[in-house]
Amino acid sequence: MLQSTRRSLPMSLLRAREVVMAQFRPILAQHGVSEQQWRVIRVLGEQSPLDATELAERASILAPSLTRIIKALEERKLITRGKVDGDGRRVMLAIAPKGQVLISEVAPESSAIYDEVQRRIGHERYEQLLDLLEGLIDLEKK
Amino acid sequence: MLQSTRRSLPMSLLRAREVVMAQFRPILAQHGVSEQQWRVIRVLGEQSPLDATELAERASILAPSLTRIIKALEERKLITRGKVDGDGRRVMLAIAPKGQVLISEVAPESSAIYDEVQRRIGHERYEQLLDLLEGLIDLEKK
DNA sequence: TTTTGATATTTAACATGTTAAATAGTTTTT
DNA sequence: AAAAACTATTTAACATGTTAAATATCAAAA
Repeated sequence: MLQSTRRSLPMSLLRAREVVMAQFRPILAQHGVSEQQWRVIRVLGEQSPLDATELAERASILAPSLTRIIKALEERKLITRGKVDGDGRRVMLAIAPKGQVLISEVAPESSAIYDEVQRRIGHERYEQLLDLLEGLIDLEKK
Repeated sequence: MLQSTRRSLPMSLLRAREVVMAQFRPILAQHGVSEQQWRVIRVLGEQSPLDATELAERASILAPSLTRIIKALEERKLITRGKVDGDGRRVMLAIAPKGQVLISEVAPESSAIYDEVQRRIGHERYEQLLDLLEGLIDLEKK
């Protein structure tokens, strides 16, 4: 039998994400970046430079989308794009000064929201949820 | 401080969903429906008719997307679309015979996948995960 | 070395997500 | 009843998701 749409895992994951992102989106909009652009910037803020494949993997963005996002962010000088010597296929991306500034502006507001969500759901349950999700994600690799 | 992108709730929710849907997508593709089209069909399979607003809510699809999806599904005669007498604004959607057939074809394969995921993650953890997600979703309403 | 095969990125085409605005119909106010 | 406010759906515009194919480059095999 089909599961009820109410207690379907993919749908619950979708809705849960929607609830969290709804808190978040207005802040990103204020700073003129989409959710996906922000993911790219954040990943590069953690580690630069990264080649496109690594970046796509870490930001959970498919290659074709990444191509477009890179173009937009590079035009705004939020990231930089360079070639790898020794491998003409690959592209190296790095956070740019303007990107660093953006991160430092968004970071406090971002943290406040995460803290609020965590507080409302409960510290322990929050960690438990992350653990369970991690377990689900790891199924892919086995 | 910014959270690590590895242990970020929105990203974990996104990745977890991706892992589950990766199992699922090939089956839907075989039957020529997208993930979102399948959600619409499934919801209408549970209850028909529904007006567009209710349907959008239950399938977690935004109104503009639903408009396009309805058009596509109606053309393929998987669903039917009718007007409400007494309120000329609203549109009523219902599952069509072809849609029922599709559901009965996809259902067993769908169940098999859910069972497999549930088995691999563990029954108890699976239920626990759904409960935690539900708790997160309910934050919206408070 | 030339061919073959594999890899990284981009392009293409179409569906959906997202926000804002338009349209049409309904309800409430005055 | 006419105007104003509200509601349901659609349209518009642009970004992203998704799959397949095209390009360009590198690596391995013959």
